[in-house]
Amino acid sequence: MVRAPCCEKMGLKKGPWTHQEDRILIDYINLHGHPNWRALPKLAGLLRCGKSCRLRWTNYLRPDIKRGNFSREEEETIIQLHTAMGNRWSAIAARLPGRTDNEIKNVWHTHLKKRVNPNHTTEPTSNFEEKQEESKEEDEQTGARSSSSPLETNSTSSTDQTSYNQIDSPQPSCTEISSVTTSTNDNVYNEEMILENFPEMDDEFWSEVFSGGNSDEFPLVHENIGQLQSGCGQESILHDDMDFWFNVFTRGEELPQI
DNA sequence: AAACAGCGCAACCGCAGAAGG
DNA sequence: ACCTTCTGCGGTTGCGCTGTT
Repeated sequence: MVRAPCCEKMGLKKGPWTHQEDRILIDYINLHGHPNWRALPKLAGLLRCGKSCRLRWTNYLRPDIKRGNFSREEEETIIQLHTAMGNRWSAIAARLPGRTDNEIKNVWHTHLKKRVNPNHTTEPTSNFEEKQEESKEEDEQTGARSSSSPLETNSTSSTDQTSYNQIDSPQPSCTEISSVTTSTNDNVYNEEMILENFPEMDDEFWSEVFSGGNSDEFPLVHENIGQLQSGCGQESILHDDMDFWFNVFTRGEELPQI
């Protein structure tokens, strides 16, 4: 089967997502859904491939994602399901509401595999296993390690996921931006926070967007914003957002360089 | 205090199947 | 029936963080 590489197009951004990109993606999907992932980044004004957008959404930005440590019950469920189904992570994830296949896969490879099949581990000593178990249990009690990131400590707990995006992006450069609170319903976020942290914006990304060179490729940025502002019933919800981004887009070049 | 090693997780890659023309 | 495009899935990698020496 002949298939063009997903991101063959030069200039598409790879690597960790910025909060701004997250924001754009969330807002776009809230408004338009995601009928066509391939077209989505262009329409939304993102320099990402559709695949990357889909992955980011399904694994991180989706409103129903439950983040934080896996409970004992969840781990047991994963073990049982894996025994029954094998590496069918998506099928397993389907039975664990709020958990993604990627997350489950990671947990399996980092914790559960060792527990289920200790011989599989490369760690030679049983002490290691004990340590793992100990630290794990400790984690469950204290919410340590995986939830010890400054981002997640800031959110309440993994289980009382408020609603939508606690955008607790793990990206190290953004760790201080942990208080972005939005919800599906009000879709309000802390604009001040964004402004405060604006210097962290990927300058290259935006300069590419605004540069004449890409104006042909992303002519829709302004246009879309305009549409969003005018064409949607819930515009009041997003109005501030859109105003803000419109300003960003239109005044981007005026922004101070850090 | 610095260097090193291991761990955890987000993101990427490539393949396969589904859908549409 | 065939071809092309899109989406979803599973495997793998890269890198930051944490603990240890």
